[in-house]
Amino acid sequence: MLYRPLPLDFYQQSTLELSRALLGKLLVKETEEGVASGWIVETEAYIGPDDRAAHSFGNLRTKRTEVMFGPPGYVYTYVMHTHCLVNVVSGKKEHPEAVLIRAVEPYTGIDLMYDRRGKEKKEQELTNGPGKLTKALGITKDDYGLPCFSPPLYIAKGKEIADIETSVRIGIDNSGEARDYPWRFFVKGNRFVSKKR
DNA sequence: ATATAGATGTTC
DNA sequence: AACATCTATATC
Repeated sequence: MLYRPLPLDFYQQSTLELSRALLGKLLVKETEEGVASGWIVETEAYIGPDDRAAHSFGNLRTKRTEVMFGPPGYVYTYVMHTHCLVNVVSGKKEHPEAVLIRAVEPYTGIDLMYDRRGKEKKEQELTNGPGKLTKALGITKDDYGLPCFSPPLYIAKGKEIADIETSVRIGIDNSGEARDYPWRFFVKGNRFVSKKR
């Protein structure tokens, strides 16, 4: 284990607070190919059951959303159009909330990230989107339900972030009033933050 | 720089 | 059928 995972109590804060607190932290994935990690620079809060954009809206409890109903600090992965997206479960047990990690800044294992994403890419194309970073770090749907406190997938201490920007979330235009909630957080000026579509 | 189409897997 | 996306191509 290369880095020291953050303890359980880090995850015991409100989902909006956690979304901000995760900025600057180090997301680490260890595989047989090696270790890859990146600084988290963009997150989004999903606060079911009242958030139309959340998979757990209306307390919808299925095989897919089950992990969100458990305690905080576990990994919620799911597949979106061939891409895997990664979330950290937040909120108390039986409160289905999560934080989507939308972008990271590559730190260790950058060669490995190029191998996985394609050698000809610009560095910022490696991890500047939720589907891109999972591929770069080697995160898959098989990581569903893993704890964030121990290898192979965990979050470690990072740097202090001076300026946090807020905006509406991306890619949820069909979610009624929830579309306008300012629940996207990102590091101001960081070039690995995802672009609008 | 923006805009659009098409590919694609899983869920309900 | 819907979707918390990405890539390639076209055009300014």
